[in-house]
Amino acid sequence: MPVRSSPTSKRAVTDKREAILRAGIKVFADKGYFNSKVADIAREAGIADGTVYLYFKSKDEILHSIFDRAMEEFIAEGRNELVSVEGPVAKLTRIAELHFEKLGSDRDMAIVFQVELRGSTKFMQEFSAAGFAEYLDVIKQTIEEGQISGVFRKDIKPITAAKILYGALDEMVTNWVLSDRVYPLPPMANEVLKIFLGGVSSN
Amino acid sequence: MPVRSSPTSKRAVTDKREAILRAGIKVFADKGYFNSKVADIAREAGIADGTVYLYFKSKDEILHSIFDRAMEEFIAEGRNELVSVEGPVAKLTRIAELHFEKLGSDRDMAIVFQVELRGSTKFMQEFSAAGFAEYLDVIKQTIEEGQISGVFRKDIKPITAAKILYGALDEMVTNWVLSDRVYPLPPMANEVLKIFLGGVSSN
Amino acid sequence: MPVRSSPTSKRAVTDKREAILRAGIKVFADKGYFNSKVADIAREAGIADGTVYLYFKSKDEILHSIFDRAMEEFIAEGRNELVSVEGPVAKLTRIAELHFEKLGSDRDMAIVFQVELRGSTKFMQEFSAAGFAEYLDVIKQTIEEGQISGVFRKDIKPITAAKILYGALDEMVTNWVLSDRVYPLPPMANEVLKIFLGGVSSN
Amino acid sequence: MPVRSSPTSKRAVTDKREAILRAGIKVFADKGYFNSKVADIAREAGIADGTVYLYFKSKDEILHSIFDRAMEEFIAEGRNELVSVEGPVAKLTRIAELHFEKLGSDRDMAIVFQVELRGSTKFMQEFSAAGFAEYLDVIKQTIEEGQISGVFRKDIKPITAAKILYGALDEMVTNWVLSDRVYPLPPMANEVLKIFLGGVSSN
DNA sequence: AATGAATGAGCATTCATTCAT
DNA sequence: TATGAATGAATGCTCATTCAT
Repeated sequence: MPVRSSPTSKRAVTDKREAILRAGIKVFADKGYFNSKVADIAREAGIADGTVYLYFKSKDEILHSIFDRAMEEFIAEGRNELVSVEGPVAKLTRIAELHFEKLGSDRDMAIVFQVELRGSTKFMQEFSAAGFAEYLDVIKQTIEEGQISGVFRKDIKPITAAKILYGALDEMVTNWVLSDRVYPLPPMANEVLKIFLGGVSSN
Repeated sequence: MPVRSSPTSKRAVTDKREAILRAGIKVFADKGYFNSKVADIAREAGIADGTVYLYFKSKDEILHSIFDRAMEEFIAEGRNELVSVEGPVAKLTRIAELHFEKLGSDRDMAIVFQVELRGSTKFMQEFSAAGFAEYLDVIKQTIEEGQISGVFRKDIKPITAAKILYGALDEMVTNWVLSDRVYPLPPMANEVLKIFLGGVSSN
Repeated sequence: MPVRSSPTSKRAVTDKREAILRAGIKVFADKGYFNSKVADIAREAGIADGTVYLYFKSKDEILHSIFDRAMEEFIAEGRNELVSVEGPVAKLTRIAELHFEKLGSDRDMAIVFQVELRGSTKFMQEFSAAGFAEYLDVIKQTIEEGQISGVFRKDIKPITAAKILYGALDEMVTNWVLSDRVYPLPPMANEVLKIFLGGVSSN
Repeated sequence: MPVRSSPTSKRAVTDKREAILRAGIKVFADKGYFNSKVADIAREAGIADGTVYLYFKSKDEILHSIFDRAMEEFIAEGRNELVSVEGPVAKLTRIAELHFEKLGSDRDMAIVFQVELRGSTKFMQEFSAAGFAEYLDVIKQTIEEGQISGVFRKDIKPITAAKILYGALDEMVTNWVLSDRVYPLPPMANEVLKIFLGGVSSN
């Protein structure tokens, strides 16, 4: 009997869950949530239909899990990166870069985020209430920090500015996702910031 | 039976089509496209299920028509308004105001635009290719106009700036739609422009 | 426009409901409730699968309706017959005859009653609480009537005697249903009563 | 590993089979055969799902085994008891008592017998052909014995009388099973026999 | 044009059974 | 023997669409 847990147990479970989530991202990206059949996801993951239900309670839960896992990871990574960045301008720059790097490196995931997650008011409201609000808050706080230190104008509402920046980033990703042309997303960070920072900076 | 088509006929056709579209907007806004039944729309429009198919080929076509009609109307109205507006700053201001006035005055329509129309990559690509591109183009041209006249910085790409403005406007509407709070949307135009214009203006 | 309601409306609805119920009786009798597919019933009724759901909310409701309709009809018919019968002995005789005539004239229905309706404790409890209790009560009252008039022994509990008679009748039907031999059921009434009446009569 | 099969092996096999049968009785009684999952039975028996199939070929076989074992045991016990009972009246009395004692002492088993075993014509026919016929035969022979010895009327068919007695006993059990009230079943034996014997006795 | 009853393809989910370990 | 993860066939029900009236 091996000292460490049997190779099939914990790891295998994680692997299969992972495979289903990856398959879900691909299939949802290809055909949209409502047009995707659970059987499609199972086939893509290389497992039987029923096996999906050993790891997820429903098709809906797969979509939620994709979002939850990605958002959690993204925010954790973001916070981690930002602690070593000094100053609000540099911070916003890093946020924009991370936003584009993350979504730009996984087109299917980006499609799910930009397109599928918007397909239901209900989902967006939950989304809005949870991870998204947290993300917006990080931006807002950075802007407040800049206003306090005097780098940013004080006559703008931080939450509005945060939404504007987020909206700009989001729009660039959506365009990239829907575009037929293939181009790298990260370089767009500078373009966006050039304008946004011009708009929020003092003088 | 009258020899020539009754004078009301044309009008009646338009009325019923209109009723179905209004019903579609309401139902799609309430429950989402995929969760809406054609029967729901028919009931809301006060007609029989089968009658829907005398005016639209499919459920999908209803969604498309909602978008097409609104976009067409919006762009026409916008172009019309803009001819009497002088200068790129005033024009962008008017565009932002119109964007918010239009969507802010019909919450159901706004929900369909901000949420339902995003629910399918396919739809968004068609959308992207059609009316949306035209809208973005109006903004882009106004920015170019500003660059030529020297009001706007020349070191930014007009299409990028256009996307940023559109993204910002779009995000404000999405937030408004998903928010529990009830607040007027049009006043947000100033907030957005304060920052955007600050960002694009020459020094 | 015809004076009387259009031929398709009320009558057609009744006809199709009826066809589904008849088909349900046949299919349930053949294969058992749980082994019967809704598609089987639809095919037997000569309609499309989905049509079943225009008349019944679920497969379960078909079984309930079969029972409810038959029981209602049987009890009404029984009460009606019994008013013109004088004396408890004649009444019990008529009850036994009716029991056998009714079930003996529709083997499929008898199978559903004797076999399928017993297949779930839940169903039997509802059954027990509703029509069945009423049936048992008619027997019980007749026995009480006999005790009062002195024809029946007073040292037996009417409800027990009622259950015994019902049990005997029921068992004869179950045997008939399960038997490979084909024999008429009604003549058994005399056999049962000979013994039962011998047992309950005041010597 | 011992050379000869371990002394516990045979016993262990019996124990686990036994555990599965007990679990089956409980689960089938609770939820009905078709609503019971093999996994439910396994959990109740404290074993893994797959282990069930080391002892039974299918879910169906569990139900059959429950019946076979109980019936076999009941008939053996009954025959054994009856040899020491003198006279047809005493014998029928003992049969009724045993019937009620046996089922009255194990409500779950009684539910399975009274309700679940009736849920399929197929099962009942097999049932009918096997142990049940034997049971009925014991009653029938006792009645014939009584007719020969002159205690019972000769103008009744023994098989009919046997069915009537069985039906009466069965109905009392079914009522007891479905009743909300809790009362002892064995005392009902006297009630039933008072009437039945009255009905079949000479004079 | 209008109706709404009828259609039947489509699909998420369950669960008895198998089998590699 | 025992396990329990994996399988995949099976099915009740929905709903967009059609069509006889």
